[in-house]
Amino acid sequence: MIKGSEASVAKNSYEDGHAKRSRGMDMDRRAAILDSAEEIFLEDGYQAASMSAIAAKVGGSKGTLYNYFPSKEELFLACVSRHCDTLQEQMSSLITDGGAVRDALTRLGKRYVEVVSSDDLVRRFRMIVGEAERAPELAQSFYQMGPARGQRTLADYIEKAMNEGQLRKSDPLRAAQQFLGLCYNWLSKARLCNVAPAPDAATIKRDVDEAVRVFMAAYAPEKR
Amino acid sequence: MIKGSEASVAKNSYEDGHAKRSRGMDMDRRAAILDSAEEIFLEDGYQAASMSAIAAKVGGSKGTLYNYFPSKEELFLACVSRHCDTLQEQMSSLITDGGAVRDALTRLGKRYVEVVSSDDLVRRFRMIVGEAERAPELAQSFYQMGPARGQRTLADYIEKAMNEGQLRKSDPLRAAQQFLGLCYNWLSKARLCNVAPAPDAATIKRDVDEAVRVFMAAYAPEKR
Amino acid sequence: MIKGSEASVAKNSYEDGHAKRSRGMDMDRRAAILDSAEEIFLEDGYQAASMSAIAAKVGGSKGTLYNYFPSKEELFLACVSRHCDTLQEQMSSLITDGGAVRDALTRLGKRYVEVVSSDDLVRRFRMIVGEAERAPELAQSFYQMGPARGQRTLADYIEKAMNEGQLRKSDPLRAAQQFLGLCYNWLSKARLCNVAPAPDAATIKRDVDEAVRVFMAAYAPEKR
Amino acid sequence: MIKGSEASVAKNSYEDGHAKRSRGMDMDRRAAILDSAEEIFLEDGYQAASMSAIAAKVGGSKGTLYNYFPSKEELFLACVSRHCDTLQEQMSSLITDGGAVRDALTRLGKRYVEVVSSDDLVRRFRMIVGEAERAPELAQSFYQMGPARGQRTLADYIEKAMNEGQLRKSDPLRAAQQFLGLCYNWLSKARLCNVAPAPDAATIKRDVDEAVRVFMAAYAPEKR
DNA sequence: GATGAATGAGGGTTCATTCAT
DNA sequence: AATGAATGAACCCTCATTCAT
Repeated sequence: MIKGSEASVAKNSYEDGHAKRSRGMDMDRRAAILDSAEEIFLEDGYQAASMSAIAAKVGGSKGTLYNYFPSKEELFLACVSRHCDTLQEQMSSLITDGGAVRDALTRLGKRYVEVVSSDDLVRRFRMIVGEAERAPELAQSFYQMGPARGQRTLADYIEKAMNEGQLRKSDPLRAAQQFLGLCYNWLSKARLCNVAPAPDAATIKRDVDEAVRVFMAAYAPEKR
Repeated sequence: MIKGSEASVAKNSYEDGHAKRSRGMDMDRRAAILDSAEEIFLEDGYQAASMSAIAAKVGGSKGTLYNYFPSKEELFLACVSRHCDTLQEQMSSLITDGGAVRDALTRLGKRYVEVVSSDDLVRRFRMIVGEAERAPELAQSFYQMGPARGQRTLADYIEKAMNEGQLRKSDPLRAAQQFLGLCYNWLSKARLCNVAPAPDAATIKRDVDEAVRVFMAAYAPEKR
Repeated sequence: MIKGSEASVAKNSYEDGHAKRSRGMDMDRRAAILDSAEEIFLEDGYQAASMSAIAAKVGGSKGTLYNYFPSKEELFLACVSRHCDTLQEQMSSLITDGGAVRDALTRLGKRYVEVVSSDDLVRRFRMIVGEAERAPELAQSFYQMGPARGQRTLADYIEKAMNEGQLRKSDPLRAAQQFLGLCYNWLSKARLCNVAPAPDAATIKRDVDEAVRVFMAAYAPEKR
Repeated sequence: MIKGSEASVAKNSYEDGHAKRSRGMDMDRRAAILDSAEEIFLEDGYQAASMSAIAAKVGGSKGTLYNYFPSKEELFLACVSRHCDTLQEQMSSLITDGGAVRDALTRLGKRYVEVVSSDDLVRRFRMIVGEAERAPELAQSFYQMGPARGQRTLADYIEKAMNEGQLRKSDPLRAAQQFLGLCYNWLSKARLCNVAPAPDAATIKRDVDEAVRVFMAAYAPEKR
């Protein structure tokens, strides 16, 4: 059970260039450990994952693991923490420049669905959700870096479009949530439950096109 | 780790009236065990839950547990299986009778959000999702009984409304998915990540009203 | 390191006939475990003793050990606790009935030296002393049951003799301490340091006779 | 567990001026290591003390420790060995010059109790005794340097006094042991068991005065 | 000579499962 | 049918020791 996790996940204290944690600071080895650990955690879940298995996958000894991370829990946190940085980048890739609103939304929606329905992210989401009851702060960090950031990015764009008269004025955050819900909601649950595979490009296109259609029906500026 | 889970979850083999009677079949005791097990599983997760803790909560011995369920895994499956029956009922409560489409959708959307954002269901969802990688069939059963069934129920209604000319003709399942996505998508993730509490009635009303507005903008029959 | 040891050692909570500790209550097995544990603890000391070694000596599994005692520490406490009961009996054997004071003191002194210089007690004393810094309450219990009780028993006798005019009036406890110091002090340290073997009867007799001689020179009632 | 300890402790092989110089021989560093090690050993006991903790306290690395001492055990032996030299000095301070026997004994007794009941010595004694079963030669060295030497010093004085007619003729070593037993016996055990604090000057004075009184009653030369 | 990362055996402890009662 | 003591494998973690830098 992951208890305190007081350490903020977002602030990746381990990768401070100058912060010499008491032990283990070979950065390549550290990354290799994180890679292996991540894989094991994703496969088995936090609880079922064993430090022995991780050490075996790294090709080192258990003792070495503990030279780099003081406990299984901290290793897990470091894994999630590292991924959160990646998440941030992925979400930044949603930013879209000008053009017609329909096109921008379509492009953005497609990118969003691609990212969040990818096998990789879905497995990570499962892992986090599975521990969310015992490790709320961890899940919260993940949420802030991922879904929340995605929404905000989109909301910012929508707000601008509203101000420019390209969309009807309304609460931009709600509009963003609605758009994303139109794009991805049902698949989200199917993916989490391991029921559906990652959608192919055609499926994504259809879903997003339909989402844009519905969204624009409600938010297109009134004709006159 | 839950491995094969070949046993179909939906088909609750233990409750067959004519099942083997050589093993523990006191149905009250069985239910009591499931109650306790469910509570422990929800609290600790599948892996961290211990048969000892469950036995202690039931007030019986570990041996007795094994008289009713051949393994921890099967006990877990039985818990989820039993809950799926409940899910079925909850989803059935979504069925709505006539009236204006807007009202019907509003009523139905509110009920849907109430159910799926309840603490109880969210915790169960977390538990299932957490094991979905190792127990895919389990998660699949859950998905079928829950989200899939909810969508179908709504799709059926929408299809009828389309046929009656109350909604523009389109793919009714997609329309249902879109509507539910409008109602609940973002909260869904926040709830799973333990970031947001269960929404109160006012919040639900606002979200659903907005969902209905957007949905009707796209699906209201064309004026003429 | 033995930390709290809040549980009073003197009060042997485990041997309550009616107190069903949650686990392991076969009293014969329990005693066998304590026997083996005691042996290992005496040989290796608390820290170096391993639960594996104890389990091996009992002929059972480590798991079984933990069915009877919740931790290594509690097992150790139980060992010491059990011994304290024995100590109490041994100290009671010091009580001496009437007769000339010289004879009584001689008998008592011999018995005292026999007991406290025995290999068995010396090894136990070493074990306790070795942990006295980390487990003060344990050592305190031992002290109360052993040395303190021996002193008090003797002091009671001396007080009576003083009141009867057989010994010069003085502080009886101090007199008792002095007498015991005369009997055994130097050997005590040699034995603790594993320098001297247990004294034979002749040695004991000589030491105690000399002790009585010196003691009586100071405490014999004044002639007149 | 300290096994052979074949290396004599009394003969401090490391401080030989001409010893191997290939290994770490910076004497200041060596002393610093011994200081830190001693502190840790006293706090945690031999077994629980960790080389890491010692290295940390020295402020150096574990590797350096092993440059100065080939193993934890040898480091421990060196600690005790070094202290034995100190012991020797302390015991030498017991030597007393002329004056009345009563006064000399009183002075000497007080000094003796002060030294052997000091927190420092008691903790060391506990540590040694705790390992005496596994490291008999170590304890033996300690005994020779400490208690045995104290006795001999006193016995020498007593013998001289006997020869001078100031004390009744008798076995001087036994007389010395008796006197020390009168001074300190009971407190010794209480201190070892962590039951009593170091005695204050007043307590020491009373105990020693009483000891002298009893001793002189038996050993004062016969009046005539 | 000093370092500290790497090792791997072993520590105490837990737990799903079995089985004699 | 119910029990709960027994098992033993596996868990996370520690630590004395080694060795390349």
